[in-house]
Amino acid sequence: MSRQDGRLRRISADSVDDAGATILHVDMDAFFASVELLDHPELLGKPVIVGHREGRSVVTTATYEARAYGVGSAMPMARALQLCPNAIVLTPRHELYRDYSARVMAVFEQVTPVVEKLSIDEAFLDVAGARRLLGSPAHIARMLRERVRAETGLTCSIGVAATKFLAKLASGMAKPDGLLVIPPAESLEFLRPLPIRALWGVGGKTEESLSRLGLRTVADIADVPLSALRRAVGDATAVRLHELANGRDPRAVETQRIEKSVGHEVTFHEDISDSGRLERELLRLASQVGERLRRTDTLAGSVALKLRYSDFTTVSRTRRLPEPSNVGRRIYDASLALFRELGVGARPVRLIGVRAENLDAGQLSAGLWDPDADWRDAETAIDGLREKFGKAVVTPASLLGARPGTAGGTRQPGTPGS
DNA sequence: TCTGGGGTCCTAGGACCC
DNA sequence: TCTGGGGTCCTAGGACCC
Repeated sequence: MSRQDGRLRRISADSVDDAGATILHVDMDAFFASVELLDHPELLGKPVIVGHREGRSVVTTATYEARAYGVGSAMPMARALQLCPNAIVLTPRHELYRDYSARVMAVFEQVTPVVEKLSIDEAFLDVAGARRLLGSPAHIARMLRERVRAETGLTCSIGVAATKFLAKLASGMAKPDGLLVIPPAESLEFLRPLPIRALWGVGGKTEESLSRLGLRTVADIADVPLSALRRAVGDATAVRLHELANGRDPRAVETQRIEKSVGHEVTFHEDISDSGRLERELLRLASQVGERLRRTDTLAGSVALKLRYSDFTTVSRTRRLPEPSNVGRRIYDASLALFRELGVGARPVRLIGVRAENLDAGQLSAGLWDPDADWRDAETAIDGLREKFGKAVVTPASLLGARPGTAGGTRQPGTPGS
């Protein structure tokens, strides 16, 4: 294994036998915070936290200077500010991060078409086919890090290994601004001493159940009989953990993944008991979900409602739609029915969310595109405004003017769609 | 220190059918 | 009559990841 990072650039990864280690995992360093620093160079070297200062927020990203105080992702902001009172808190600008993400991903695409975007700030690359043209995986990784830096000003860490899991592990250990190659022959030697928490899919709960069995390291998992593991964590997880612990991970780098659900949720600053207020929120969320479905030309087969009460207990209810839809109004109707059936009453609600599930190829691809869909969502939005400001004030005409032209349209504005 | 918002995957239990 | 067993589908809840 060899580590190379910004401060130790003379250490070369070339001496390492990386043949067969064709999977790269690239992870941007403190991504949101680093993007913000490009825009705020005066804050370089200071503890910066990205997140909302007020309300019930958590830390989205923290610079390494802030992490030195113990601040970490997903930590409640109040706690973070207690640990690091001098931290500079910046409000997230997701659009900006998406722009940078696209630029980074474009750099990856220059190297190989086999790119799997895992999230806004990380991706897997399979460089097996790029070796002849571009050199060894370690060489490609070094080049990638330089290109990302040159084209965006951002640093990233890269893990190079024979499997996805090992590559991801390696990038994590290389952080920040580093490169770590795990030669295939050394995979097990690398893996076995690690704590079980390093295994993909082992979080706090699973760690606890496994440690009750006396299992602490990856080697323990690798060597325990599968049946014992099954009893502790269930069938699927047991098999997966056992495989990973033995260095086996046959998953290929997938260039296209299909979305399975689309949703939006909000946590209120204070718990809400007023069901009218909650229903308006539902309307807003359902409209957003519909909009996103239409943008990707996708239909929802069912709708899920999620509520979190003040005591943090969470309930969800799902309903199949009479027919697949991407119309906010239909999603709203379904989620509202679920909401009313739950009979929330006066129980204070902390979070409400709507999710579209059982997604299917949309109307455009099926040749059944409905030009009225966007119009119906304008109506949905108007309903929301009317509830807020009163019927008299908000009319379709006052907001939209004439109805958008659809050939031979017969419906009057304000009349629900078919 | 009271705990975000975007997702994915798995499991248990009930309904239903043969 | 007092009770099987397997398969499949659906739903709710929870663990996990970034």
